[in-house]
Amino acid sequence: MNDKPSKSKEICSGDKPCKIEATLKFLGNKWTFLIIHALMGDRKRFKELQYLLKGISPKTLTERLRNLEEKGIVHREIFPVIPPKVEYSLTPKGEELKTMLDALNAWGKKHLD
Amino acid sequence: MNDKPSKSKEICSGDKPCKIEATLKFLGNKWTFLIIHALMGDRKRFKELQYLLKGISPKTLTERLRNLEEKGIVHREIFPVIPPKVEYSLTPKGEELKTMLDALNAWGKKHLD
DNA sequence: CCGCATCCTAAAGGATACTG
DNA sequence: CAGTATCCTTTAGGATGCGG
Repeated sequence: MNDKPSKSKEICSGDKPCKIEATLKFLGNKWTFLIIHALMGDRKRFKELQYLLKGISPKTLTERLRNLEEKGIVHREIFPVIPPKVEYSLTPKGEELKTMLDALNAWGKKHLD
Repeated sequence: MNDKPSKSKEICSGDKPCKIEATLKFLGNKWTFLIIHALMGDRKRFKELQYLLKGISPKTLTERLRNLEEKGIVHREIFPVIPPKVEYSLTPKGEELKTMLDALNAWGKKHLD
């Protein structure tokens, strides 16, 4: 009789389960969003990313990039030339995070400094 | 002569500086977004939050809430009764993060599991 | 140029017991 | 109930040097 007793364990009310926690867990650390952001629009080389993300260490950058690659958000293309050349770009799945980054940016523009 | 030489240090092209980095720094850790999310819609008591954010330790919860309060995102109201009662709610500034959380949720629903 | 290996630090967060 | 206090574990991330 519709007595589903307010399972307040669920934060999101709605038909589908809330994915916020899962999503944050999926890509939620300091650099991840920034890397995705840096790749919005055009592909970039390792060195460029290192430059754009001022101060990120190569170790961390590699780590994050590999992680994002595994998850199908970033595509890595290797050019077998000397000196080595590798380009990173977003997959469609990655591009779709733009909405969210825009929202974040909009909020920041309105409320920060 | 319009020779502003592609200051590719800036990731965001646009009139205003990009606020993504600043915003993430402002509220970027694991629990912050989840707490804000939990407060969307209605005010909640400490215990409720602890329950909704399964497994968060009281220390961490207090820490995060105080931090969000300082930043004007969360409002804390104390009822001088026994036993103690404290309610947390979002300020308008906090509510405006809904757009971003929705985008995050939408992405998750589409791409996760 | 790309990026791995190694070592190291800082900071977030967890567990638990206790107080007003 | 709403925290505070204490201690401890984990992990993100930095620095740097070497290798393909």
